[in-house]
Parts: sequence; C-alpha cells; structure tokens
Amino acid sequence: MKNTNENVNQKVKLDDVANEAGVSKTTVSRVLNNRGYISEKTRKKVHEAMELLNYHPNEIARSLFINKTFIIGLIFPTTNNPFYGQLIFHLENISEALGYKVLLCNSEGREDKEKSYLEMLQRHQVDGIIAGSHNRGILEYDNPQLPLVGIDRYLSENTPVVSSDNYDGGKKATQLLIDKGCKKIIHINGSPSLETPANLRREAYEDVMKENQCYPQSYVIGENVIETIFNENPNIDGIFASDDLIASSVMKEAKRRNINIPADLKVIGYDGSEITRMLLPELSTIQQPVKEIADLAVQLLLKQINGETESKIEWKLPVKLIESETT
Amino acid sequence: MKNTNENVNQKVKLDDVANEAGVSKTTVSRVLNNRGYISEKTRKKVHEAMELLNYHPNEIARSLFINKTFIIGLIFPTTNNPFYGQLIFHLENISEALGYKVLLCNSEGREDKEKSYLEMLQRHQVDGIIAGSHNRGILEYDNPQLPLVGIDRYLSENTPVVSSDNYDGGKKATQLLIDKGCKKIIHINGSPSLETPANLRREAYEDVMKENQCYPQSYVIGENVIETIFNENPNIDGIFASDDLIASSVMKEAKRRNINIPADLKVIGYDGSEITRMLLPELSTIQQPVKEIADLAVQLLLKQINGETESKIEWKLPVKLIESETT
DNA sequence: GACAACATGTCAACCGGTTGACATGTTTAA
DNA sequence: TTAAACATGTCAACCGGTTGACATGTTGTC
Repeated sequence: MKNTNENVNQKVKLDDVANEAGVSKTTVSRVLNNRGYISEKTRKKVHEAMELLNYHPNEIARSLFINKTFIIGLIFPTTNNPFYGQLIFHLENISEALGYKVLLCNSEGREDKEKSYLEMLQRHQVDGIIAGSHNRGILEYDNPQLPLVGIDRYLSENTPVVSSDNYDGGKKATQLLIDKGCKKIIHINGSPSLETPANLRREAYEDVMKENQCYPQSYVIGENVIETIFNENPNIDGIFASDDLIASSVMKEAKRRNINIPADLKVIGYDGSEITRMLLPELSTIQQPVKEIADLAVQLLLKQINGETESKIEWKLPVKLIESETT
Repeated sequence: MKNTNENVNQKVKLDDVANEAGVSKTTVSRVLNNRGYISEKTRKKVHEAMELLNYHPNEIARSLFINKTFIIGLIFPTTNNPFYGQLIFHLENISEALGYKVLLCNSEGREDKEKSYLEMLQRHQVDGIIAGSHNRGILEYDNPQLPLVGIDRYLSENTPVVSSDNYDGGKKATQLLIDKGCKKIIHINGSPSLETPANLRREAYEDVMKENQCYPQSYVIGENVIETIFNENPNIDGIFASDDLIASSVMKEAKRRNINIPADLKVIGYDGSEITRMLLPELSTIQQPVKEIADLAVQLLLKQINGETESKIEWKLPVKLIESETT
C-alpha cells in the first residue's frame, strides 16, 4: 500500500501499480483499457500510481493475449535510395498515425534475405506486410495467411498491388522526347524478369515509338551499360531512363563525352522523388505520387487486417510530368 | 498422431507439432532451442512435422518468457534524406546480421513525436535504442533503464555518442577554402541550440578563420537564409555548408544569380553520402564514414545489452575530404 | 555388471497482461 | 421503495512458449 519507491530496480508491472494505488489488478486493467465502470477518483489514483512508478505496460504480454501486435512489416530493397527512402518515410508516418509500428527490412533485392525476413515477420506475429521487393512466387509459395500489399510488385494472384500509372508515365515520357524532335530514343530499365508493373513503362515506350514509326530499343541496366549505349548508338538523341538515378548516370556519361544536354541529347527519368528534385532539379522526370501510394497501401493493408474485403487488385495512381532542362 | 492436415485454419502451435511428430511439447521445445539430449531421429521427426504444418514459433510468447525481444528501436528524423537513409540502411543491416530486428521511428525532429516513440519502444520491450535526433534531456528525463546509443546527438551524461570527427571535418573544409584563396567565407549550419557534436564543425570553422586573420560569420539555415546571405554579402567568395543539401541549395541560388562556381564562389558541403555523391558529384564535401558509424553504434549498444561496461563516452571517426569541382 | 551418459516423457510454474463470471455494495432514477 | 446502473473486488483461465524437477528406460563402456 505504501509508496515503497526509492529507485525500483526491477521492471514495474501491473501488480505493482495496483498495490501502489490500493486497488485490484483488474481495476488497473480496466483503467488501462477503458472498460467497465470506473469512478473518476479511482481512475486518477491509478494514473498517479502509474506516473509515480513510471509504469509502462508490457505490450508483449498484451499482444500475446489479444493475438495482435499492431506491427507492420516493411520489406523493401533499401532505405538508401531517394525513392524508397521517401516511400518508407511516408509508410511509417501513416502507420504511426493509425497506431501501428513498423519493422524495417532491407532485402537488398536478395531472394534469400526476403525469404528469411518473411519468416522472421511471421514469427514476430506482425499484423501485415507491405513489400516492394523482388520476385513473385516466394511469398506466394509460403502462402502466409497474412494481410499483404505490394508496391510496384506482384506478390501473388490475390494480393493488391499499388503503383503509379506506369503505362501513362512511360507514354508521357516517350511522347515528350518525340515532341521535342528526338529521332533515336533509347530506353533503359531494370531487369524485366522481375514481375513488376514498372515493366509497363517499357511497354508504353515501345507502343509510342511504334506509333511514331520509330524503332524501340531497350537496354537493361548493369555494368557499363551506359557506355555501351553511347558506343553502339552514336546518333542517339533521346534517352528515357526508368528511374532518376539511371538518368543521372546518363547525364554524367554525356558530360564526360562532351555531349550537350539538351541540345544534342535529351534525357528524362522516372520517380521525381524529393531528394532527386532537390539535388538534380535540371532533370526532367515523371513524378510518382509517393505519399498517395503509401497512403493507399496502408489503407488497403488495414482493410485486410480488419477483415474487410476488397476485390480490386490493381491500383494505379496518376503521375505527373515534370519538364525541366534536360528535354 | 496422424497427419490431420488438410488446410489448417488456425495458427499452428507447438502443441500441434508435438502431436504431429508424436512426441511431447518439451521435446519439441528442446529441438527448437537445442538443449538437453535429442536423438537425430527425433530431431528429424520434429523438423518434418514443423515443415508439414508450416509451423512458425511465436516469438511473442518466447519474448515474454525470456524477457528479451531482439528488437532495437531506431529514432531518427527521417529516412527521406541521403545521409539518414544510408545510415539507417547500415544500422538495419548490421543489426540483422547479429540477430536483431529494427523498429523504425521517424521523429521528424519533433520533440513530441520523439517522446511518444520512446514511450512506445519501452512498452514494446525493445532491447535498446539508437537515436540520432533532437534534444538532450528528453531521454534523460524519462531515464529509461534501457541501453542507449546516440549518433551525433548527446542524449544524457552517460550515453555513448558516435559521430564523425566533426572538428577535423570543419577544419579541413575551412582550410581548403582558405587554401584556394577565399577571403570572405561564410558558414551555414543547423540550429546551434541542439546539443550535438555537429556544432564542432562550426567551432573548427571559427578557429581556422581566426587563425588566418579572417572574420568568421555563421548563418543558421531557415527560410530564405541563402538569399539573405547573398544579399548581405556581395563580396562573398566561399561557403562552407554543414550538410550537402544546404550546399546544393547554395549552388542552385548561385546559378540563379549567375555567380560562377568555382570561379567566383567556392562551395563545400558535409556528409558525402552515396546518393549525394551520385547525384551531385561536382560538389566538394567532407565525407562521413557512415558504415563505420553504424557499425560502432550497434556494437556499443550490444555491449550495453549484454551487460558489458565501456567507460568511453565520445567516439569520433575520421572523415575524408573529397575535393571536386566546386572548390 | 554397474554406472555414466543419453533419450524422452510428464507435470506444473512462469512470463505479464486480459477477460469473463460472479459477488457485493453504493447511487440514482422512476 | 425498488430496480437499474454504477463501482470495485476476487478468482481463475488463458495467450504460447520455456524451464526445472523428476521419472523411466536405453546404450555404451570400463
């Protein structure tokens, strides 16, 4: 009953609070969870005791019982990238506002890491996962009965995918280069073996090129690819890179070769994240609505978590063409 | 005893595995934790049962009992920043390699968010926290009996702080500008009210300036500050920005005013993160050893977690001057 | 042949909350 | 006056693992 405080050495638990406040364990729990009848006087007493003892309810114990952790797992290649950095920032932000915490997993695009993260997240009883990484199939195979949302990645037949309107983005980018008078336009993208809606950027590129009687030609990003492109295509006058980092490498190489942008070569990227806009404002790009993507992804995940159904699988959000100095 | 599989609807638990394998709960636990005597035959049986049922041990239950979660909390302003993005990537990476998971908290530099995150992390029974955000005092006040490490931030008297050698970095940067013949050098930094070792960058700047009979003048970053600097100092010929993003804004403004860099104005930044180097390679900067900082921070945290003592409080890692086109 | 080491089982307490059932007493409203 | 609503307590089961104590039986070895 008495305040036997004086630097508690062990963790304070609910029992201790009950003793301090002179009430029962059940009453404290009632105060904590706002259930049943509680008088203001008792509520105050309990809160004071909690304050005095510096009590922090053990979420682990709570989670175990209620069978819910309020944790969401995020699996993405890396935070060390302007687009993902911004996306993850918003995902965390929105989740936090809705009472969820976030376990961060940097898969580095490696299948083995992704697999072990998935396993780890299941052991940790996360309430759901948002992933934007690697191959279809892995998650499908393990078939966790877990709420799941993909960002720019197909995870399985029935998991919702949120992405920007990649086809429209690819169309806008290609069309701009053509409108600016480019004749020999090349597209550079990531590995097309990944099953991602981002491949639509290339599809749109090819369609628009053909519509304009141009021959589409794509390169997959990799070691020395950009040099190769310049070497193999001396008459190149337009490049559509499927992300801004690639575009920046293109610009660097062009500079090295004294190719003037935009006079001799026009370049457009994709993503338009805040950091890229800040550090490389001269680059024209297709901007993804990152915050909206994050918003929708969390919303769809929470729907699943709460058992609501939603039949729409593919969600596309509008992109914005940002024209700058490279076109 | 029999495989009563056929799509398990509820969560598989240890009991189910025991039944499937035809052994006792204790034996399964022994296999799982590698304790006591277990024959190869039994071990195999148990593993097969786990596979068959697609069993994932409930870490929550385990954590509750062993009183350890293997989770580390990370409190940083944002992942949407080249430096923090890279730092957080490495922190997660290293933690993962050592068997720890990471709860991500974007404080946005807000005191209230930081406070509520701290509270949340304690409820979730994290094993420790690495923070690189905001004011001293908050964490100290709450005085959590929690392993704690700061990165570039003093958190309390006795919490270790890891940072780059800020004084040396500031010295190198300023000296470079002076060596290049700058006479009127201005420093731009973040709020000096934050108690962070990063303030040493400015101290070094001031010391070097005085040593060279120059008058040191610092501005705090904020709305329109850069314009103000140019307006108030028409004869300015050198700027040392305390991070690369600020430096990039300086470059942008200089371009707008047709001030030629480096001919009329030399600029040097601080951080040298991968993304900045990639997008803005022409910027001279002081590069922090991000991976080494992350490495050391995790190491120091684990030491605390494991009850080992370490009396050294301030850790400084060497920086590297990267000279490029802006100086 | 005996004793140590190996192999496994049963049982129950425990980690720190949550919850339902039930009891008792006090207010409040009709 | 009396029933409903309010306020709190006790008790025990439960969430899903872990662990120690103790029992029993099998091998291996000197």
